[in-house]
Amino acid sequence: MAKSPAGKKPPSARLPVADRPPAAPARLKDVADHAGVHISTASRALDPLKERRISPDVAEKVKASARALGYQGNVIAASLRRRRSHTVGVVVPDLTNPMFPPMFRGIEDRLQQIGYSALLTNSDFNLEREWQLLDMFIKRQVDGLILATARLDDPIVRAALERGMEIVLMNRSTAGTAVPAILADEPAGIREAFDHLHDLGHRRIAHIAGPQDVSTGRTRREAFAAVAASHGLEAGPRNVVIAGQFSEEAGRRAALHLLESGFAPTGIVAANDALALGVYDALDELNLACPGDVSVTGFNDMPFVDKLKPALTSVRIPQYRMGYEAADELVARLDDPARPVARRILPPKLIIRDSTGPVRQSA
DNA sequence: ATTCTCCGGTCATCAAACCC
DNA sequence: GGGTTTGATGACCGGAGAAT
Repeated sequence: MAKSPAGKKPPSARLPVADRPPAAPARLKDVADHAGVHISTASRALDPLKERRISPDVAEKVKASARALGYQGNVIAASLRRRRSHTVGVVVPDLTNPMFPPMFRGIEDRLQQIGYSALLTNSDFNLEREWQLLDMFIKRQVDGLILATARLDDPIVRAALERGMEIVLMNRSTAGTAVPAILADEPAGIREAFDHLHDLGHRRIAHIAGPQDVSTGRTRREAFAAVAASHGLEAGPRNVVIAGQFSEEAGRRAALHLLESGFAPTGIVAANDALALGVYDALDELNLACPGDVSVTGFNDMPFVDKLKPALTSVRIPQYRMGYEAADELVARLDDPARPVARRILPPKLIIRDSTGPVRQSA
């Protein structure tokens, strides 16, 4: 494939540079001309990483010209050459879940430090939608992905990895494949919630588990079983009910099923706050008091659960920090793709409020 | 149908100018 | 002589649209 010889340049059919409209945004060339330096020099002077190689006088002159012309730079053009879009795609399963805004703030704050921005999207728990989003992110040439949607076996994650995309999982992990992830120490969180109920005298403790095809649902259920066993208590079909989704409605149905069975729990460990809300609904319907008849704990401590009646006792996970660390890990991987796959585990903390109380003596 | 040009900026590289 | 700064050049990125 020989290159055609360079040579004649036919007159451009497009708008000649000299005829650019006066309002057209300043280009680097304009800044260079204004400062009386070469475009290469202007480029170096405005690049923080290369500024050292330019004399202070010249650098200041170029910067002054950039200010005078209102030069903003052209990120698209730079991305084209550098093959970096300086953009990161973020997918969360449910934007209406108040847990995610703090996470996104953390992501934004970390990315902003290196001049990156994030595209936030919502999958609505829908696999087809996730394929569309992956497609869109590929077309937009994002430099990496932060996913809060991972399933234990996730075709999206596999497809993205096969394309060589940099991914960091947030809040959820996959089984098998090693993928960088930022997670809460869920077993520790479940143990705190269980022990709290146990300390209050509860012995008939049940678990509303989340979907078992995602790590948060599976891990928390397994942790519940382990803690129950360590106390010599049961964790079987009678007191562990699996909700199909992490939603209030799924929690309500699971709780009704549980409360109308023979187990008659005095304490319920819900696998997340949305499920705990559903437990509240079920208790209302059955005219049971919380915490008088049944104590309830949630997980995630999402914003506003302290405003519920009764205020929800919940396992707090550091949401902002989780987002911040996810972005931080992604940034590190963009710098060094050969970096070993890391999992960062963040400590949870039980926040005790009004939804848990001593077991009723007659119970 | 294929090739070329263009957009704006970056990069690598070499050459020239300058200073100590 | 040797190091630093600046200029010059051409390739390049991806896709649209013009030219051939």
